[in-house]
Amino acid sequence: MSTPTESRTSHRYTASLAQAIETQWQDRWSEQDVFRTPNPGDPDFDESKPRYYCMGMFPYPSGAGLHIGHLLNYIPNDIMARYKRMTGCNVLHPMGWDAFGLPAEQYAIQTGVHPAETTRTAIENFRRQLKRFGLSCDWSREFATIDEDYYRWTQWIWLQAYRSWYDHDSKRARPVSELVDRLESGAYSVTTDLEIVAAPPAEGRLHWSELDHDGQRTAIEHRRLAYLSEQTVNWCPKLGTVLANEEVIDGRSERGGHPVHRRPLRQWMYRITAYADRLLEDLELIDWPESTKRQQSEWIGRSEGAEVHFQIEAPWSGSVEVYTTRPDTIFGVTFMVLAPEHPLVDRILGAADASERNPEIAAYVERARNRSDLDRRTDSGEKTGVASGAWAVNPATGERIPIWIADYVLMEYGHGAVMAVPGHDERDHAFAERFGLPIVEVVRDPSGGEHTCYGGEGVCINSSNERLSINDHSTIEAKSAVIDWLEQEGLGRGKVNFRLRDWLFSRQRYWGEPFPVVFDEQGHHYGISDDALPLRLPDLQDFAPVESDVPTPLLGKAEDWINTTAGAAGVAPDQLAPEVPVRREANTMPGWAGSCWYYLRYCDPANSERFVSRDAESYWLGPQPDGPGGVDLYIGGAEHAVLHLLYSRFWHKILYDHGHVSSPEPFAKLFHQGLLTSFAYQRGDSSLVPVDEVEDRGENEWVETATGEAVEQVVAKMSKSLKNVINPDDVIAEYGADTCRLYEMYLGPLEASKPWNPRDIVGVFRYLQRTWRLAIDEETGDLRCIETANDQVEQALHRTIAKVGEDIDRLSFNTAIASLIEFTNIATSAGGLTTDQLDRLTRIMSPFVPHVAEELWHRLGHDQAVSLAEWPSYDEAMLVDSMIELPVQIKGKIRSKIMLPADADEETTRQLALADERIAELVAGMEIRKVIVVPGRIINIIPG
RNA sequence: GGGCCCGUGGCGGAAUUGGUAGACGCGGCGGACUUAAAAUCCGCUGAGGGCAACCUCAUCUGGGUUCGAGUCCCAGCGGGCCCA
Repeated sequence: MSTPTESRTSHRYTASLAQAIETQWQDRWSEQDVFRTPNPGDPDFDESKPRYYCMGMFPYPSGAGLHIGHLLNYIPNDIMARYKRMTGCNVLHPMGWDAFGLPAEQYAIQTGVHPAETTRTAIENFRRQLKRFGLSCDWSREFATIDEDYYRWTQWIWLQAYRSWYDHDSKRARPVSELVDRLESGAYSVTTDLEIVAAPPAEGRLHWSELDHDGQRTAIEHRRLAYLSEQTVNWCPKLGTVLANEEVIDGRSERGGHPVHRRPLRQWMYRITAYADRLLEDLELIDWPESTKRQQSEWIGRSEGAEVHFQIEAPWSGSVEVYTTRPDTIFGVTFMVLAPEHPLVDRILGAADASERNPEIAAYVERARNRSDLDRRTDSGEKTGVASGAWAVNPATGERIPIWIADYVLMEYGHGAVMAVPGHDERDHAFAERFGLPIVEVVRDPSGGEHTCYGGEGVCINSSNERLSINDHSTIEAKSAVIDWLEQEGLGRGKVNFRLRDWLFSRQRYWGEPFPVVFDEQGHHYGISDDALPLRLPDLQDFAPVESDVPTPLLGKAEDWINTTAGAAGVAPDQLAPEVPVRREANTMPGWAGSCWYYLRYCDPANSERFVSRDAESYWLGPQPDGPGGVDLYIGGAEHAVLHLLYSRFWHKILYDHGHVSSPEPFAKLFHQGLLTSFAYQRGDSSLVPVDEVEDRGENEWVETATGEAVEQVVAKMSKSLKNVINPDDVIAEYGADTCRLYEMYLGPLEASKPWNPRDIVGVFRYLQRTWRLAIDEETGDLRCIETANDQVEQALHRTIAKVGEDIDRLSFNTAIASLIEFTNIATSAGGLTTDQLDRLTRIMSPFVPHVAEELWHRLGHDQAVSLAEWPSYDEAMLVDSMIELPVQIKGKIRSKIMLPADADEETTRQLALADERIAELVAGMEIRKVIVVPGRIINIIPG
């Protein structure tokens, strides 16, 4: 028994109808494999079509479930994928899960449930939530970084680097076996420091065969792309792991904010510095936001300068190397500063004839070594330091200069030593002032400004000795003159330096990829062979971190796994006899590892022979006529501007050098979506009030419920504490997924950060209701199309088709949606659409609201999915009017508007403007100096 | 401290190359329908003035370039991001 009211609205587009439509089509798409993307070689693959590979940065499934902000990443990709499919591309639009790493492990520790289990549950939940938004992903390509089939290849790629060295002459990675060949043949030699030199043996350079086994191993270690090294690391006792420099902020862990101590540790490193110049140069090849390119380029930090040798006076011997970007100021060097970790400091402290100052130096060094780099670098307070008692010689002036030890110098930069120029470097200046060291001015500000410490470019003064004078030279000239002189005298050389450091790649955690490497009793490492992969993570029941000041990897607990033999581990018998007992590496790879190459695996996710087949890789990622190749559109947050995107580029280049991938760069076009913020409320004292403790009085007035005090509405990050987190499941329950998709895209420009306003969602919901009503009779549920097309509606439709296509191409979804809304309004006022018009409208709506579009499409009588339909064309002629309205200005102010034929020439336009009644009246009696006619745009009359 | 980005109605935003500022949506006001409400539909909605046609002001502030500036340049203020 339905009431008349109910019957009138029983076929309305309501949340429950939306939900029914959505789940029905999602099931159908899934059953019919609508979005399965064939690969080259598959029977249904059409190689004549261009490719389009678009993806979002893959999610890290957390226990908290999908965040509404995640969708800002995946909906745009889905719109592009659907649009490109309809415009004739083979579209690769995959999804997967970044699932190893600290957060999952932390969560597991808190709950006591194994990370494998919590992670799988989180993935199930994320998949369910994402699918509910109707993403047109090819789910058959889904994988997680924790899958053995996947991390097998993560380990394989690591072994590629482990077995490689970087040949700076040919600027590419090569197999270590080639390096050994060159050493054995005598083309390359080894210095007494066991550094490999690309030149034959000579004085001070040994032939390979002159080295013992350990020496050979150490020399190779100095060149491997993945190598073991004693590093001062950031050890976080609380998290039970070391952290990369980037993961430490102000002496605390980025995640959790726990204290971090510095201590030396043998760690696996990635020689990313070998690729510094290529990572910098190749930024030119790719279509990325300029700000991100700049960040990467600053992170790499290329600088040109000189390496200078400073002789040390007796009783010490030898010299100290410094790197400076200002060799032109060498005459102003009045002292030297060493990092507390500098080897000379150890020599001074360890000297037999220890002076009485040693305890003071030792105390200072001890204190400084415990401060983190970042702490030391950012410290803006008073400089600390201690005189070492040793002296050096300024090679330019020949003067004795004292050597100091101070923690503002970092071992990781240059050589852990600086030539101090207090006249022209602010930190050196502050240090000299503090300790009463001499200050000499050697550069004059060309603009005549007076400075106590001038750091800019200028003209050299007080800078000459018997063999070199750079007085009156500009900074640039002086730099090269000093470098030439240093090189002639054997005192140094010009050098390009990078800020980029090698990448610390070991973690002491459980939940990561194990390193496919073992150690013999002498501590020598051996990579395991490819066919022994994957090296499975042992099933540890007790995965709580070992909280200690001594770094202890968690996998050390898995004794049975750790202790094995070379044969069982899979070390090739020609390297180590099978029965030799070995220990596995107990460290694991960091969370970044899996995300470095996942875009490659999507191309061929089930391949058990290779990480990706050559055909699939070259089709989906190979170079394109208009670009270097790589993923055609990669959308993700700007917070990954440096780390993930730099690491990924690095791995890709290693694979490229070995011929495993065909493009030099992984991501041809990158786009950062903005942050989705939310409203919060602020008291007079700037403290924030949770949303549920505020009452809305309307008229933009809000009061805090508890106190009755007025509060101000502000935009804040969504956070649990402010209770302003939006749950996607709730939005779907209230409006459906199509409305949610549409709202997120309609909010504003994709790249902008913008607030989620619950009040506004109803706008796009009403739009969908109006559009539904345009097509469907709400009483009967039948299609209600008209017989004869209205000319204005037809023209508007052509314009909308053109506009929506253009806007999608430039990722301007908010304006595309605005034009769709406009069209529905026009069509509604004009009395409706013909079936043919509705057919086209349905197609152009489908990338945004795939479920509503699919429903209408099938009601129009189509059997195939709307996403397989062709994008409608439009008639150019329909985009222009025969008559147009032009504004007429007098002295830049609009005074009238005239109607004229669109193709009117300049003279006609001018005559028509001057003939306009209002204009004629206003300019009557005036002399007209000039009339500017911009065809189709504007007319501006300038009276004399 | 340095670099970069951004400031447009009550709100989110539009204006693609220097050419009609405020598209589209929200909110608000008024009206139609209804016993009433909801829903829907129609109209108005930057500020000020005028009966009106219209006029003046207006894109953070102040200068500048230009026939013409939200858009370009300089200085300042405010917000954000990155580096230190």
